[in-house]
Amino acid sequence: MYVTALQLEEGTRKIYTHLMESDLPQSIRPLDTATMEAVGASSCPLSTGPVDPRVERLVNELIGRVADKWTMLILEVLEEHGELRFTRIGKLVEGISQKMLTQTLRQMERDGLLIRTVHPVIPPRVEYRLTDLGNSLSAAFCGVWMWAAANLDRIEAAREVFDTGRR
Amino acid sequence: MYVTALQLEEGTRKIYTHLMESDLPQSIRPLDTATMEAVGASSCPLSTGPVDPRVERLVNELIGRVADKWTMLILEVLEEHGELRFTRIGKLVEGISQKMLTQTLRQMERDGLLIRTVHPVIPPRVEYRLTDLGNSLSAAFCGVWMWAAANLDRIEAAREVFDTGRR
DNA sequence: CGGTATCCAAGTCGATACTG
DNA sequence: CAGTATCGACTTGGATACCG
Repeated sequence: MYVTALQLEEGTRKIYTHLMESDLPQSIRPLDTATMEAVGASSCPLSTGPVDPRVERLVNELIGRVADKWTMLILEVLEEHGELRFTRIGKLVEGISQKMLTQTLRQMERDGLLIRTVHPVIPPRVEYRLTDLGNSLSAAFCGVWMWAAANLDRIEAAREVFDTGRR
Repeated sequence: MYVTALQLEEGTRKIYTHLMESDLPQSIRPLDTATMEAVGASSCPLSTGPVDPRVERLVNELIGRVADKWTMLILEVLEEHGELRFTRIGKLVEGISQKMLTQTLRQMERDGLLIRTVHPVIPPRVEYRLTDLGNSLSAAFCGVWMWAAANLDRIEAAREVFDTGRR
């Protein structure tokens, strides 16, 4: 059995993942069913059978988008730096073309992940900052990020075994 | 401040997410720094400042490879049903073409997410089942599913506002 | 049954040029 | 400064036909 506890604080975020329950101090234990209901927590859709097709569609859409590296990287720099201007984001997100920067920022704005503020001055000044929704998405993906970082070696090893067996 | 506790059990999985700390019972609190070190927990790379660009590149590649819609859907049906044959997966994952099924299964096998077992009989019988790595990935994505389910309405509302303002 | 191989349509993305 | 417009290379994925 595994227990994961995720702590979010203003500005920082920590995740404790894939620890054996026996490795944890007594003070950290899974919620029992009654507590779970009391605080309005819900089960993971992945393991409770059929999922609302709307949710499934959205998740797939979302994954398709965040899987694209630009959204993730923009989310990351905005989460780290707070409010940023167009060109600054372009410099911080290395390798992004102007087209993709514009396109990705628009999509993220449309989805309510960030706020775009246009200051009516010359030269134009446009600032971007994450909404609460954007910050919470970044938090939700934390687990995936951790998984990827933690299992990088295992995956590369698996690939090597696979490729060797093929040759 | 938000606290999330994730519990994983054999066969089922539950996630408690985005609860205000004040809504939680006293028994559930974030780990303190000492405990964190003691159990070898690590911080989320997203919030600990600059990440090694090589690691970042690899992680992005991993997420991009692992997070396309077919991988997620196959992961889901295998997690729910256990061991499955090729054609059965094709039926359970609605809309997938044979090409993409083959391609995705191969990639997942290469990455060590699933085991492919060929039974040398006629007609051929090939079975697929998730590895521990595959199961843990499905667990890691739990938070994203929860986020999408919880924020579906907010995103659709944001889109409507955005699109209306554009017209 | 469980695949490969091939073709083709649609989409993605970078580069470049231009604008208020 | 912060975009828009356009073009062309490249990638993706479905459909179809065939194979051990």
